Amino acid sequence: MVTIYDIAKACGFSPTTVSKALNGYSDVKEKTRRLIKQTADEMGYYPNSQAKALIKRKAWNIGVLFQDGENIGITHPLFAEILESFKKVAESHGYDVTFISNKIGDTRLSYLGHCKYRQVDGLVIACTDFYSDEINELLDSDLPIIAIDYSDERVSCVTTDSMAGMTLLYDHLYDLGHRDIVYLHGELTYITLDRIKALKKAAEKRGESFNDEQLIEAKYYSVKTGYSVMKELLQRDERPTAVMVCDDFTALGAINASIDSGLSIPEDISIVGYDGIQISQLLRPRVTTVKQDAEKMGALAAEKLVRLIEQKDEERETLVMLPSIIIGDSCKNKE
Amino acid sequence: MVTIYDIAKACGFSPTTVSKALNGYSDVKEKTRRLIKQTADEMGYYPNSQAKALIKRKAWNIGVLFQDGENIGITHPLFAEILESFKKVAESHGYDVTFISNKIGDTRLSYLGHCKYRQVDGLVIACTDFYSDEINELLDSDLPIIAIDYSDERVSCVTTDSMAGMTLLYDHLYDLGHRDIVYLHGELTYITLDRIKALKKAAEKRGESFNDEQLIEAKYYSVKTGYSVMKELLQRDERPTAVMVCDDFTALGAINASIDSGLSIPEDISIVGYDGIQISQLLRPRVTTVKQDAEKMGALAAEKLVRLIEQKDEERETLVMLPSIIIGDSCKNKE
DNA sequence: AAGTAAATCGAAATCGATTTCGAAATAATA
DNA sequence: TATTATTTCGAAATCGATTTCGATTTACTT
Repeated sequence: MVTIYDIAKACGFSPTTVSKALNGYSDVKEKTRRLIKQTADEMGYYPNSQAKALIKRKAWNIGVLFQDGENIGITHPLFAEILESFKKVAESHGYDVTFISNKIGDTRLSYLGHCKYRQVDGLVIACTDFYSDEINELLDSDLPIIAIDYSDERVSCVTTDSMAGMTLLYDHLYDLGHRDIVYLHGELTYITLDRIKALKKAAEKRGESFNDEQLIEAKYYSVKTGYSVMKELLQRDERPTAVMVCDDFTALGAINASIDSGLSIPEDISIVGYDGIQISQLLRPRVTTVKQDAEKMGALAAEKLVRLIEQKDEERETLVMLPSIIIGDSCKNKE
Repeated sequence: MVTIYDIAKACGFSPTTVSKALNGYSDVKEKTRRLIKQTADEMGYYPNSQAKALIKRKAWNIGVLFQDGENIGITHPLFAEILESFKKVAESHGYDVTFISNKIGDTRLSYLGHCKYRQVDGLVIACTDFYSDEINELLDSDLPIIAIDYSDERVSCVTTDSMAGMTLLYDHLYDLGHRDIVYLHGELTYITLDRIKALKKAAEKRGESFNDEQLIEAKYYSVKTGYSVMKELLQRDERPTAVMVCDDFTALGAINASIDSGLSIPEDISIVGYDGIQISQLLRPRVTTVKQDAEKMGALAAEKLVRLIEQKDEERETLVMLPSIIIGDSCKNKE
């Protein structure tokens, strides 16, 4: 491994001068700077990020914490889209991205412990469940944090307006004539409760009501659960004319269950999803859904987090994005 | 930030003893060890990975390099499945996982430069194109590396047997009576050439031949390209009875193109994919495809890489996995 | 030529750990 | 009790950088 000491020896200057030359200090003669830079290149020198981080107290590293109910991690389509975009922007600002787990080797470590150990400069959290002690420990810490799809007074957040999203979908179904609607919601997390509340309000605005009997619990990003819950629903004496599902993946399960039950979509039953992940528009029928702009969410999250890290007076903020509706082929007028 | 110096001061021992107590050295009295551990807990101490890495010359960090033609990164379904599994196993061995890009801030940095800078202990590479100078620089370096879906004398690899995979698919179509088959292959990378060669052999074994006119270039994991290439193909005077596609995603494009052209699958044309990603079995029609066991590939890759890092006499090795065929609903007997 | 200002360089301290080796304290033995 | 062996501890060097501040050299003025 080539260090500044090696370079110093090779060209007869002190390590101090080498460091200064490579970091653009003004008190280095242009000629020596050239010499030092050249020999550094020739010797294949790369600064050691550890040594740098130790003295500068900055690791140029951002942690990522993903935790979903189904434990699918990075294969979660929405999270993956957000992370990919987040990563690109973070990298353009000079930060690397490292996954944060709650163990290191065989010993369990809290998430906060892991962050402190790895000395990440900031953290992005995307969880389906924000209510665990470990997450709260993070939210209470002074680590710069940006949370995805959540809202909390303690940290900055990037989220999509539930009211807008649920209203877009409900109104669409309402305008198609549907009154008998069921919502297959996800695990009862913050965001789920928020969406249910929004849904009820959206119904009220149209002079309807959305009752608890119209709610059925499914799981986020679980095709399997979407399938089984929908199967059960279809065995009832009276089936709804339209079904809203918590996300596009689970909606796919519901669609498959309908097809396997001999129904065709949208002729026999209308189904809408949520999130607008890429695959949702590649399926047949194309799912009618609400698009969360994952790319923009990831980019905004990264920009905000970088500001939180680099500017000490940057304040916490909840960035609420407005969703848009994607009209697919999974809904039809109720005749 | 709490350091061993703080702990030392707090309980009247030297930093040396604190370090030893926390690291299980035998020359520390049991009573002092307890005292030190307790105050470390109370003060919320976490070791600083940078300082540790600097002196121990080991970062407990593994780099991930993803590079695909479409630049979809982490949203690549197969890569995501492999990485998720890789990550879990790597973490269980105590390693964190960090993405490696080729820039740090606004200055471009070679991949190898980035690895040296971040001092990763090893690297996992999944690329569609292994032929760039930067990748070769990595393969020639002495960094422990595991490559996914590639084969190279310089590094260890985890790959799936192309011959077996292509034969499974070809034989399946052959047995269904198909003779007029087209292969929509991916970009002409190592693995693509390998598969084409395998396909030709598979045909020969059945007394047939697979000619270059039966090959059409598409792109990996590009639904769009699959769609457009298939559209073009269907405008020919005579369309094939079966189409093999380089992956399940691109196959989805081909399926959609067929449907939009008024064909139904598998009645009018049979289509097979490759990889067996999860979504492929959730679509209707379910795609007939060859399954690369992504979870196992990721796990094996991690285990091998950890061994390469930790055992100096561990030798390079190419782990070839046997694929299996998944019979879906996208193929039918040629009448 | 002398004095001042500016440019150029390097010694040493520092970041937070680990590890060697010697010193001191305690225990074991003669 | 004196001697030896064993525990227990800590001073100091080290990893690879950065940064302060003083020293030296060079350039500029009069």
